[in-house]
Formats: sequence, structure tokens, C-alpha cells
Amino acid sequence: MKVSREQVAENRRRILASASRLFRERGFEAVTVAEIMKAAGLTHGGFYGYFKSKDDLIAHALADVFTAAPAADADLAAYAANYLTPAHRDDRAGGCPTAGLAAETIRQSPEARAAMTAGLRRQIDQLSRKAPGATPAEQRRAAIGGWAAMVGALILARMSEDPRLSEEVLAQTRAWIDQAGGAPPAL
Amino acid sequence: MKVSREQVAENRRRILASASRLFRERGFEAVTVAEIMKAAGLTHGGFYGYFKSKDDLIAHALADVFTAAPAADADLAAYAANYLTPAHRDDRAGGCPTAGLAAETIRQSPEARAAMTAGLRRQIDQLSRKAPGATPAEQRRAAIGGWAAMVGALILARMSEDPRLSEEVLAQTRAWIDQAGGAPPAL
DNA sequence: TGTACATCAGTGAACGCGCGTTCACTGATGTAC
DNA sequence: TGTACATCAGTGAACGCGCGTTCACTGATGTAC
Repeated sequence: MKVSREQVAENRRRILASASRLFRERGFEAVTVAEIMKAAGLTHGGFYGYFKSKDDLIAHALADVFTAAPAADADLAAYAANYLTPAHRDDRAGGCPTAGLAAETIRQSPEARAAMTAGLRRQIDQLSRKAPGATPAEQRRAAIGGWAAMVGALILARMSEDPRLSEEVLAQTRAWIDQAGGAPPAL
Repeated sequence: MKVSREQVAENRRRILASASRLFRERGFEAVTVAEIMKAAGLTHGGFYGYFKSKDDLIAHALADVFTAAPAADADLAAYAANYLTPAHRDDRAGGCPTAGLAAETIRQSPEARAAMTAGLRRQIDQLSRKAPGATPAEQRRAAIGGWAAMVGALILARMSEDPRLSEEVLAQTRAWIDQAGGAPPAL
């Protein structure tokens, strides 16, 4: 049964949102097209009216989640304090798509990698603006180093099956980012 | 045809080594049991004489690659200078198993996660010994923060399809680790 | 030390399952008059 | 505005393929005498 144009637009949004959450939670490969459609309230056959293939959906879901993300307007230390928390670690489906999917995106289509690369560039630019440093170059360095540390720490904290170690990784990386930011540049 | 005990031991080593390289290059899911056995010079049917299942192999391959890794005896800055290079970025099969597989290990068996967690603990301990800092606690903080930044930066550099951005992530993270280490602690 | 035989590592065909994708059909939408 | 009909979004069965795993068989190893 045909549905209204508004319903089509809404369905597309739901497919992208379901895909984004499921991919972050379980990875691109482990999630099936049928599951995504079911989560969006549809059956799997209709999928190919919206996307050319599962790979095509992956690229669109990444582009969507990065362009829809709110601007990072906190300074680096505040951003890290919010990012490196047990709550974020435990909320994979709703958490950072970079931490959840960057490692897998390495092996995805050029379109998927391009979407995430655009997200990385945007994130670095935004963090740079409020990062510590006397010059824009120093700020950019702090943004890149700090962002790499946040993404790495969240991945390592999620991987650790020992909660003590997991929380230590989060807390110490947070402290280290603060420390690096507060310290004068060694030039 | 039955083979000698030495050949059995050698075959097991080859299966683990092939698995380790293939997993790092393409991920756990995308690599098939048949491929691993072929890379080890065997046919797929013999696999179950060595391991209970593919999951069992994943856990053993991780345990193997982490226990076999040489000790990290360089100081943090020197280790990072070697780690954050285009050569390492481009050598996924022979590169760091943490950067290559930690994100995927989050969703693997408890045994696999335990093996990688042991590797993480060992890496932190080793890096702590030669990390900058006035006290063991400061050294440990630098080791954790620096290691998280290295792993995160290598993943982001591999993900970026723009070589300019990819190399900037490596170089700036390297510089940031140096800077954080050289700076006095902000206590 | 030589020999007969039981053991068992390796082979490759086969199985069962789940996945991405296709397709004939259905029936609500939205347009033409 | 009301009506007839063409369009097309959604359905669900089916297809084809590749994967992990099993198994009957083979023949070299290594042990018992």
C-alpha cells in the first residue's frame, strides 16, 4: 500500500535513525537490513525503495549522524569531562559515532569514509576554537591530540572487561587532557 | 594423513599467526575460517582439530599476539614517534593489534575481551615505567593518556580518506604527547 | 632393530542457516477530468 | 467538489550465495611386540 509523501520522508528519517543507533551498538556487519527496517516499523522488502544497498545506507547513515550532531561549543576540558564518563561508555547506541564506528569505517566504501572524514574535520575545527593554546596552531594541536585521546580512551574503556581498569582509563585520560591543556607549551 | 607432533605444533603456530594478521587487516567477521587455514597451508576441515570454534580461535589469537609482543622499553615520546607514523598506519596486518581490533573486541566473547584487557594492562604498566612524571601516579597518568591518544590517532588516521588530514592527525598527536610530557604537572 | 597395526591429523564434500537482494502483488495516494 | 484511475510504497515469499561446522574417509605416524 502506497503511503503519503510525508510518511515517506518520515520513514526515511526513521530508517536512518534506526540504522545509526543499531550500527553504533553492534557494528555495520552484525546488523541486518531486516532488523533496521523492523526497528523503523517497516518490513525488509521496502528497504530498496529508499537505498541502493546496505553499503549505500551505511554511507548515508554516517553522513546523517555527523551533519545532525550539535556543535561542540564547550572548551576542550569541559567537552572531555562530559565525553569520558561511564554513562557515555555504556550508551553505545546513543553515543559518539566516531568512537563506535571509526575503526570499522576504515574498511567501508569511499563514500562512508568520506562522510566520517568530514565529521572528523568538523570536530577538529570546532574543538580548536575553544582549545587551550596561545596561537591557532597550538589550539589545533590540542584539539587533535585531545580528540584522539578521547576516542582512544572510550574505545579502550569499552573494551576492558575489568570495570576498575575501564574507569581508570576514563578518569586518567580526562586528567591528562586537563593537564596538557593547563601546561605552558614546550617550545 | 596423520602428521608428526612437531608438525602439529608448527601448524598451530601458523594458524594463530595467519589469523592474527588477517584479523588485524580485515577484522574478525570479514575473515573466514577457510581463508585462515589456507593462509596457514591447510584445508578448512582440519580447523576443528585445533580450535573449538571461530570464537575460540579469536580468543587464542588475541592472547597469543599480546603475550608474544616484545616489551615496550622506549620512553613514551620515543614510543609515540615510532607508533604514529604513516608506515604503521599503512601496515594494518603487521601493526598494533589494539588499534586494529580493540573496537571490534568490545562485542566479542568474554575470553577475547579478557585477553585484550590483559594486553592493555601490560602495555600501561610498561609505558608507565618510562613515562614522564615526578611520581609513579603521574607516570601512570601519562602512560594511559598517551596510549589512548596513540590508539585513537592511529584509528582516525587510518579512517581518513584525505592523506593530508591523516598525516596531520599523526604528527599533531605525536607533538601533543611530547608537549604534555615535557610540561610540568599542573597540580 | 624391524615389523604390524592402532591412532589420529588432514582432506574435501556436504549440511544448515542467515543474510542481502529481488519480485509479483496489494491497496492507499494523489492526480486528471 | 467529486469521481475514476494510474501510480507507487509497502509486503512477504523466494532466491542465491557464502559462511561456520560436521563427517566419512585417507594414509602417515608412532607404538607394541
